[in-house]
Amino acid sequence: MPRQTSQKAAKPELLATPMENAGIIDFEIIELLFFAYRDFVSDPDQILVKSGFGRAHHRVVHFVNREPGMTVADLLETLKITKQSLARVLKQLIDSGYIRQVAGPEDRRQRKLYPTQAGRDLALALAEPQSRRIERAFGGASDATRESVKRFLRGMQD
Amino acid sequence: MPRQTSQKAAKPELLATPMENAGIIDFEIIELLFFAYRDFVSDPDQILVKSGFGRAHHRVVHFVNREPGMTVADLLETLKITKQSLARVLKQLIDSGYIRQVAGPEDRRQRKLYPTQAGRDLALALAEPQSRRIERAFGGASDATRESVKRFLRGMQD
DNA sequence: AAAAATATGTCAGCATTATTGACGTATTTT
DNA sequence: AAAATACGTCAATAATGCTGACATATTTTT
Repeated sequence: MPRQTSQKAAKPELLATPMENAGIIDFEIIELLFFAYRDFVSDPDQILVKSGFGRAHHRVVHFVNREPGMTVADLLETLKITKQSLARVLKQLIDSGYIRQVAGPEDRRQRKLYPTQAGRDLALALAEPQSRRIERAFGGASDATRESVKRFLRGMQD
Repeated sequence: MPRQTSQKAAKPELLATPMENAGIIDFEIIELLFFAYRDFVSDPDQILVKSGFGRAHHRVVHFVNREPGMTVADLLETLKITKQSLARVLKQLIDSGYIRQVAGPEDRRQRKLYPTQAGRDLALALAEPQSRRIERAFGGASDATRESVKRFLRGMQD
């Protein structure tokens, strides 16, 4: 008596049934998050190839614009990457004139980061299609619904 | 008369004000998505380093488990990566005994992909902490709220 | 049956983003 | 004066992605 009811059973331990864990694990949301994020970053990615930048540059230019005067340490903490990973992209953004460094007025060891006008423009251009996508995803949802989504996303963080 | 009201104005075009676009662009959700996804993938990442695999392996083993019998072409369409990018990780997963290939019964050019028991176990182990995180993020939300979140995430896709 | 199309595998080379660990300099704190 | 901190930099490496070309087996079209 075969242990598998499949038609072939060529190799004994092949699983032909979808993983569906009886509702214990929420595969649906796991996949929705994957697809949502995959397409969410695809918009800026397309813009960035034209400037020769990548996703890492996007993140840096975004957060520096959101919080001008943040330090290199702040940025490392926000992005959760290593100093060396940041160094390259930050240098390129500085060399290209999108970001400038200013020695901290109180602690001169710090390098406070500020966007130039070009940096601001770039950050806005990258955020625009993402924002349109978000608006489309809400599709006229109520403020309460929007709050629910935000609460969920906040809860996903460590 | 200086064009900027900042204290230093060392370099004229430094922007010291946070990018806040008067509500035209939804920076908050943009950032929430970044942070949520960053932490969402960190759980499986930690597990994967032990097996010597990475995020790409996770995606492959996940989708093959969710839809056993899917072809290589299906997987490329789902992941939206190139054949060569997939080839490496898929080969490693096959060599390590997590996934097996079976020639398509109707179209023998196809390679249908199936998880082994080890592959199923791995996919479940990776999904578990993500599922727990999702449950925590919902924090006892109603079914209606859960549906709103799903609708939002679905709407984020192309 | 021959030609074209398809599904997959593979080769070679390259880019981006990430890692670790070490070390140097300037500056601040102890 | 010594220790700690913030930052920059060097060297080496890994994971994941890309392009373009080409080979094989198989199926579909002509």
